[in-house]
Amino acid sequence: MEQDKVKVLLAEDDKNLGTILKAYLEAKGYPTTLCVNGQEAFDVYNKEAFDFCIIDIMMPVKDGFALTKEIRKTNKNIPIIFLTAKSMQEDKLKGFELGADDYITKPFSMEELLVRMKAILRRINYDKDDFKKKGIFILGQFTFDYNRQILTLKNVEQKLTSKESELLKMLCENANEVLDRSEALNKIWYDDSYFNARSMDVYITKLRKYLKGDTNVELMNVHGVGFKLVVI
Amino acid sequence: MEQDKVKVLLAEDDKNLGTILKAYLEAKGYPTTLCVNGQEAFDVYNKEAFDFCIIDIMMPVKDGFALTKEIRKTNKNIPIIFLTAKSMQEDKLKGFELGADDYITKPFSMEELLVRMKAILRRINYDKDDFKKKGIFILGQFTFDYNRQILTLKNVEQKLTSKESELLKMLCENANEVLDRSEALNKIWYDDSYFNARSMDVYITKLRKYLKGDTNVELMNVHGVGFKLVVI
DNA sequence: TAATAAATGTTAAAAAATGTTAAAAACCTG
DNA sequence: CAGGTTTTTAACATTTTTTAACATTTATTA
Repeated sequence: MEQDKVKVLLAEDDKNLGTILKAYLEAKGYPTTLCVNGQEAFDVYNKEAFDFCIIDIMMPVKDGFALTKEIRKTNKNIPIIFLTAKSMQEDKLKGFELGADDYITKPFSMEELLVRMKAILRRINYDKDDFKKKGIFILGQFTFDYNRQILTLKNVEQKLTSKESELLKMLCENANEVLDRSEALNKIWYDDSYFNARSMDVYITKLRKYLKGDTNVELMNVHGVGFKLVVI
Repeated sequence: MEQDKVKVLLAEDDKNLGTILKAYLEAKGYPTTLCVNGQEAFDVYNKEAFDFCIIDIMMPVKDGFALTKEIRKTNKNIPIIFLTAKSMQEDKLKGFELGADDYITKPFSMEELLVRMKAILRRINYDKDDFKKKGIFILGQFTFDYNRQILTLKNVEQKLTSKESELLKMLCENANEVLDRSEALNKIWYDDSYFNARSMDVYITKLRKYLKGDTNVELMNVHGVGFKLVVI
């Protein structure tokens, strides 16, 4: 989700339970829209953007399974937890077949619902975080996001070109060590030649300009060998 | 994981149940190593590479919680399902706190265990290949159905043309990696020529327009090489 | 150490690649 | 073949990379 808050669509025909759940979830920081049947839920779903569905199976007008099928037609990814009084086995299996993430039988504690939600959200975000972490380098006051090719200093973003990013990444990976000139040339320019070396020098100058906002970061030359990104 | 098979570490002191479960899981295509206590499981875990843990909580020598703590020290990502006879609430909460993905109380059906495993694996994207086979790609908030040539964002469907779909598919298949310009041209335009490259650029612009609804999806150029679909 | 060669620093211009829009051409489909 | 859709071509804008030119620093050696 783009924003920080996870917006929940709650489809539950038991108004009592529904209201309590909504209040609980909102108290926990999840804005929740309560719908009392599947049709209403589907209409709401088509109007607003949600990040999570909690769906009761037994509902009038359109039951939870039917609702889920509709949702899954256009969204294979949104997390769905089924709630149900039934603990019948086939039902459970059917729920998972439709792409549910969890299936909770009533009565359940609200705490349990919450931790199960969190477990799913953690899963969803883990790979993301992992991917992000791999591409993000902290350089003194700077943050360099290799994947987005953005160098940030005090919320000022500087877009970098591909070559600038590739070079800065290699320098970061060898921070406070010498990055061999020929190594960088071979990896980024695919050829260690005189003219490419001169091109690389031009890029070093560019990076130095970008990095001059923090005196604790310095891009030094090691004569005859390569460059060293010194970060104090 | 690198290989196709999901390798399961099963820690269960009830030998009867353990043996049956192992046999069942293996029949379903999950190579399983059975350990009868937490210590043994931890030793095995440190020797082999696993993709999934199923852990009984009540075990001699080292219980399931202690085992999980050890595993989580070095691996925050591996999916863990707890099995237990206890259905005590605090226990459940504790299990999820340790980063469990699910918590199943005995007695349970093996089918249910299996579908719950699958639900987790699907989330992790272990099922990516499965989606791919079906031609469905998840791109941040978008769902792209290659066969139907439809790109969906929050239940808004955008029909794509054949060329748009072909190109987006190749980009998806190389998500977060560089898609070589010439590769795409040869596969989609059957000829890597200047004019086709210009045509491709026009399509890149079109795709960027479609994809601008989610800021976590970005279609970047890698100068002189190709394009990269970055999905965070 | 002074002279020389080699490497690097920096800037600006040139060349190449890409971004974008709109019109033209090709392709369908009834 | 009319009318719509898709793809390509053309035109112009912008960005990225390379090359050239000249300045400065570092290393070598007579």
